Amino acid sequence: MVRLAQYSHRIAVAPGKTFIQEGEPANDFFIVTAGHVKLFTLMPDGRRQITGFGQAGDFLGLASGTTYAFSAEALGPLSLCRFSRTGLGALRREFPALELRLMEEASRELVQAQRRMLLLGRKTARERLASFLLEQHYRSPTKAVAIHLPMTRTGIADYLGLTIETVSRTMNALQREKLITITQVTHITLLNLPALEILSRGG
Amino acid sequence: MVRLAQYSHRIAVAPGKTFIQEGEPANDFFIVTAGHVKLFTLMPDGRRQITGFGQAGDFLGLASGTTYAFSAEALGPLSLCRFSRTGLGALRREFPALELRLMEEASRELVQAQRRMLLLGRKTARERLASFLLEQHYRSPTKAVAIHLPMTRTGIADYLGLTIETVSRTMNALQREKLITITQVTHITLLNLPALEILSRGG
DNA sequence: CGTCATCTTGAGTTTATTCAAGTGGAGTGG
DNA sequence: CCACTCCACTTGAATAAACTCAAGATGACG
Repeated sequence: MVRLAQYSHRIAVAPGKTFIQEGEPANDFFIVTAGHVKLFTLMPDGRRQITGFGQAGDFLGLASGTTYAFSAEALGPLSLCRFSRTGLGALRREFPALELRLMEEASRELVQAQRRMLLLGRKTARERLASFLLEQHYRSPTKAVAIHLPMTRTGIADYLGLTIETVSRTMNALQREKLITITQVTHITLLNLPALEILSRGG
Repeated sequence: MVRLAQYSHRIAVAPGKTFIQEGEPANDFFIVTAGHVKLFTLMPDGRRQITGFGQAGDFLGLASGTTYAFSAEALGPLSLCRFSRTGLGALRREFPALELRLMEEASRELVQAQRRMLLLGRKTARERLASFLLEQHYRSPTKAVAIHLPMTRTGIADYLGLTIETVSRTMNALQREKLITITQVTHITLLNLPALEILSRGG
């Protein structure tokens, strides 16, 4: 892995900074080394769809042709490893294992994209929230039932295809039903994992 | 390409047949050679989300780990080329160009998945229908404004995250507004491509 | 020509949205 | 240390978009 350094640069990104702009030439490829990012697309009137949240270890920029198909913004302090796309070809020849790893990552993301189509196309607000909380739980390094949400209610809404009001109401409804506890706005404890799982699958 | 034959089998699938079942071991990988397929996932209560339609040249089974993440059904008479997943590794070693081709296809699908998240999460029924019709137009071999839909209204509804009634009403509304003509149920002519494009983008 | 499945249309309902106040908590300055 | 401010979040009431339920119409096929 020593030789990797010649192809990559470590960069720090300020909170809130949009470091990938939809439609711009896709020259680089990134790996998140610390922090959280949101990937999103915008409509002319401002409607926003967050297509994914990335955290340490995630690849950004796989899904592009010649221009980026999405924008990316740092949710907090962020560290990235940047690779030039032109260099990626050379990298692949030098590290054949990377080829396989890239393919695995693409397949994983494709499966996740299909799950999200089901969520966005067919699930109710309650089911979306339950699915979201379980996903955050599953992705947390500790797998503890106490989870921290790095994004705001607006972020959750734009991820789940809802409004912030619906997210807020539904979260509080889940708390009233003793499925979760909202310790702070960004700190949720999952009280009943099996019930949340049943809810997230739609019964 | 001569040697490819030793890894693949051509198979014919009857209309309506489900030839990939979600959750079953992902032993095979397919390429559509003729006809149309729908890829979908189901919820326990029967809610269905079609994640994509495939036609000649499309790859099926990219997005899987050890088990298939979706089901696939033939929309009409269908021809496939089947590859064993275990053999795919050998194939890749023998045909390095395949590696790149596979990666390109995965990237293309990922970009399309992001577009569909925006559609399912943020677009209105009218915008979804316009996007759908333009996609069918774009994917047709001839690129003619007269398009043929290989799927039923139920298929369109399950693809767009709507009900058949909403699809029917919206299609007829678009016809009343002179954006399309419904020659037959499955034959649509796009009368005003620029207007449809503006509509599909949301203004 | 009849049958069945698919599609269309209408009326009423539901879910989530919109619009409009309020509430709360973190950071700032007096 | 306490108001003040701002932003995010919550809550309520009214609205709208799409859904559900229920007939009909259409059309493909035997």
